[in-house]
Amino acid sequence: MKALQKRIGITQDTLAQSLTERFIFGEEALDGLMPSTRILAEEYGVSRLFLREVLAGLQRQGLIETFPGKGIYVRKPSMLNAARNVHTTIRQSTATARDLIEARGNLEEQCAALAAERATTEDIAQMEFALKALDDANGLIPMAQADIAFHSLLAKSTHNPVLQIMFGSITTLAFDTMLRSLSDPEIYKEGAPLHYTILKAVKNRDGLAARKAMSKHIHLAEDSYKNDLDCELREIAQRIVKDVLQSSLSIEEILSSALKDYSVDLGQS
Amino acid sequence: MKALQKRIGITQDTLAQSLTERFIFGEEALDGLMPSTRILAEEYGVSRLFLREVLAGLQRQGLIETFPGKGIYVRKPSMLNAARNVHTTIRQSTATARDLIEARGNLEEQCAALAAERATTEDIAQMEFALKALDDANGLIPMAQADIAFHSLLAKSTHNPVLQIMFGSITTLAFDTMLRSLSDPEIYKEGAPLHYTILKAVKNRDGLAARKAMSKHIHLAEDSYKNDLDCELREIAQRIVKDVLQSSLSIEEILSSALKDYSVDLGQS
DNA sequence: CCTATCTGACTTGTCAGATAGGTGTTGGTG
DNA sequence: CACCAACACCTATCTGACAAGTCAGATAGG
Repeated sequence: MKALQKRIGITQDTLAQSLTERFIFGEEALDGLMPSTRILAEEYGVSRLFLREVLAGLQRQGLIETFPGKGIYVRKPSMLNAARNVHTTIRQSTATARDLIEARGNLEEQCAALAAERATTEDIAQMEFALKALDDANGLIPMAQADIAFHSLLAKSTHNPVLQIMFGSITTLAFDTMLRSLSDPEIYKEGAPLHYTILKAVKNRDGLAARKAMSKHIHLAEDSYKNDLDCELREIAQRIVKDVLQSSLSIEEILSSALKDYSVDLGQS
Repeated sequence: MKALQKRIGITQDTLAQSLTERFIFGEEALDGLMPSTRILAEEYGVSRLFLREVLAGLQRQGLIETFPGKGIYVRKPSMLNAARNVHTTIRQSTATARDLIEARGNLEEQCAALAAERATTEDIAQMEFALKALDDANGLIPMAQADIAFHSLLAKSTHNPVLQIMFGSITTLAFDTMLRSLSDPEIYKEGAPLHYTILKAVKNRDGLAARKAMSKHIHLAEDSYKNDLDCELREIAQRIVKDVLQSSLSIEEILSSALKDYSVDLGQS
């Protein structure tokens, strides 16, 4: 009987929502440490196991982090968390490389234009650093890491969190396409100088030039795809995992370390 | 000892990834029914509880759905799932209404332009239906439902899954702003005809006109915000929940039912 | 008095076993 | 043939327990 009342009254979703509202958005999130599972379970009148499953959901969402022996901590927002679901949904859909490039092109053009208006000197210095690293990089993965870092820094330079998060949500997939573009030396030689054109336009506060250079850059990547342009992203993602990185590292980890190395904190500013 | 082996060998994340790769993307997802928890737990050499927590994570991610007495079913991709994490991340950030409108404007302009190129007669019929419903609607919520449906149908008409999912990922927040815009009768009277201007441009296959009309429409919404333009979205979201819907229904449910009513299946086409 | 160590009270992580309640099938009865 | 009851599955959840990590404070030794 008791169990029935609970199931009707408190579902996992409602509890998750309640906890989120309270500790993620509410005021009790300030110190970042949540009460222990025993206390929370008693407070909401559910068993510790039930609560644990809800917490597992929040953890998978990237909202909290648990440490054995210490407690449950509220996690700072990260756009890679936002990315995960979008990435999965896109991979489940019938989206092709063409679809991705089309969407990404428009978004990045806007980012470039706005970055030209708003980039700080520090933003520009970071982008210069990333481009230098891209020139010096050896190997496909370090190159792709520097490349994605530059584009992410451009998004960061808009100082618009929504744009940053939207860009972040397709970063993983964009990374896949970069691994592919960079593996073609001819395409790379043609596309690399455009990075500097973009940066120069940003320095000159010339939004239109930045937008145009970005447009050219993206559509160059489009050309490199050739026949695979209408290949579904799910296939490309699978192929990348098999061919490029036989390593134990996942795409997500490689990306995450790149963004950390180049100190891109999307969604935090 | 056994427990130790498990903890080292299989973490929740690796198991989640393995299950996703197998049942969401793999071939075993075809029928959509997963093996029972007992079988899966035995297969991976973990306890049922451990498996359940992983499944709770996948369920919260919207990848699976469990039915007591029936089993675990793979869920079709829905862009509202993709939306949840993005929505949460944006609400955690310092994003303001201005940031959202800026990002949304650019995205929707692209959608309008592409819809003009690609909308089918069925797409157009659906949009007409939504606009008619918007005219006839009584009350704030039905109006906002018809409004968001029209914009979603426009995104659907691009026939680009990536754009659809990107638009979907900010739908929840866009819905909040609509609830606000529609509550101002003056703004509504000025903005409503623009819907028809957009649709007309789509019918005429005039991408540029569609883009311009959408731009005007979005920036009109911008004006309606006035002082709240630099108000953080987290505050707006909280206010909406308190003021507009004291009801037990959540924003997510209202949105979801609207998209179902107007048969918007983003990310499925 | 200071420091190093150890104990105990926390924490999360995990498990086995039991019960409740839903769903669909199967076989027997009218 | 139709109906219905028993049964075999399923998920959902709880109880109670134990392992293992962490940290603060007490305690013993220098």
